[in-house]
Amino acid sequence: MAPRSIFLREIVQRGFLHQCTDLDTLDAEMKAGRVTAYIGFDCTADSLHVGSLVPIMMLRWLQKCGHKPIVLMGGGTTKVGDPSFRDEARKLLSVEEIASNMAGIKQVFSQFLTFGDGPSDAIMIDNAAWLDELNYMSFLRDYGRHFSVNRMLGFESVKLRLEREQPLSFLEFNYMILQAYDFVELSRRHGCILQMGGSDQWGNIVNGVELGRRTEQVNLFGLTTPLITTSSGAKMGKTAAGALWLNEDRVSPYDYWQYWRNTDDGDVGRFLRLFTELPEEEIFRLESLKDAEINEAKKVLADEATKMCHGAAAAEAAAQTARQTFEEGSLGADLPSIEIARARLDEGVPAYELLREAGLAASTGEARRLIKGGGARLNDVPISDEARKVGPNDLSETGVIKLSAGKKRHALVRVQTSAMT
RNA sequence: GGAGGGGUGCCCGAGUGGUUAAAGGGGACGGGCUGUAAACCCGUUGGCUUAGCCUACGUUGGUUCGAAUCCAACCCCCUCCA
Repeated sequence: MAPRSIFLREIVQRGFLHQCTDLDTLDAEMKAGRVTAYIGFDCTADSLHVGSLVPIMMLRWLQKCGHKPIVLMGGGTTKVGDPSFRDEARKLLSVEEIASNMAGIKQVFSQFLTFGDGPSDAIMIDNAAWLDELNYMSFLRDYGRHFSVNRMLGFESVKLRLEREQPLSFLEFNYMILQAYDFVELSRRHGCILQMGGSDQWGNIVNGVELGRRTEQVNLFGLTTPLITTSSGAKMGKTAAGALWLNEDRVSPYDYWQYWRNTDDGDVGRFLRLFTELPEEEIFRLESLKDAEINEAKKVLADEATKMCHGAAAAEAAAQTARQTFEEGSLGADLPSIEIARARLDEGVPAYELLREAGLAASTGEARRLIKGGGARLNDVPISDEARKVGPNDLSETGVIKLSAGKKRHALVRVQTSAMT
């Protein structure tokens, strides 16, 4: 039967639900009152990328529906490393790296959730708070006895490793026990009864639910989201430069906007449901647009997603730059830009050098190839001569030079405003 | 500790003395077609002061006119044995 609580109804309709340990009872709990739920995040990088956006949206919906979200930072578990569905161990991170990663991730969350002391305000907790001081002997006796190695070996999440006969260290093997313990600890400390996560976390989550029942006689719930891939089967979030990070200093709002703008046709409806908070009727209308009109839907998707991550002003600026660049053939202020010293420009700078400096090519060799292949443009005119030099004459009336690599990647070059001292 | 197998470019993977910056595939980038989509076709894919030079096949030495390819030592991984 269809869920009756607002939260579950919403996430089911939007396509967030993959598996749940006991949907009906959880539904009743959520209908009856405020539920505290958590999702754990690794501290393996100093930012989160779109892969984490689905869990983040879950927490947002949770908060929006009046429940209480907990963001659990894996300051402790990251010291161990989650082996789930990985074919080899991660390199161990130092305590310092973990701490600085955590700081970066915290910054991301402040965009998406409201933190505070109110009943449905989000809170952030670091599991190092209890994991760091576990006493090995008593932990083994109190909790270790509830885990069956036979069963742990049967989990899908470690099968990959075992089948490929890759080593699974005892350290990593402890990960699922620690995550299970986190859940129990959160239920004790904060009355948390629900753990959510990606489908790859199912095994870890179920372990927590069971550990809660065995040690505390509490009824805990687990719920997972599907792994989101693009319709062409690829994992989401790859850009020319690498992963699509949520931090502004790693991926600019403009690039973020562009990523969503370039969504595959077949993904538009699904992504609108997952990554925006637009109402169903509106999404239905947008995804029904045909042929070139679906571009309108993609713009809405880009606007909404960027707004959520970087704020309304940044989203509008990105949209405007895209409009100017792609629709009006003019220059957008938000395009990546670099500055060049007047004297250098007067002498003439090889185009390949500028392409590299503007970040449109990773090396001058790559820039040269780009020119040879006909993909490089200077002020929208293809550069035909590999040795082409760029000089003052290439400046537009407004004093900028536009460089392009392909049809989508553009950058601006400005003359340095001489810092006279 | 013993025996055997293996470490190649972003990834996978061929290559057992020269014409190998190194087959093939994937990915990525560019061009064409389009709708800043997909699919498809074509091209490119170590660096640089680019008709040349430099660096590269786990590391360090050695043999050779010449090594990713042969030898030695070392490091790391896997399998079996102890």
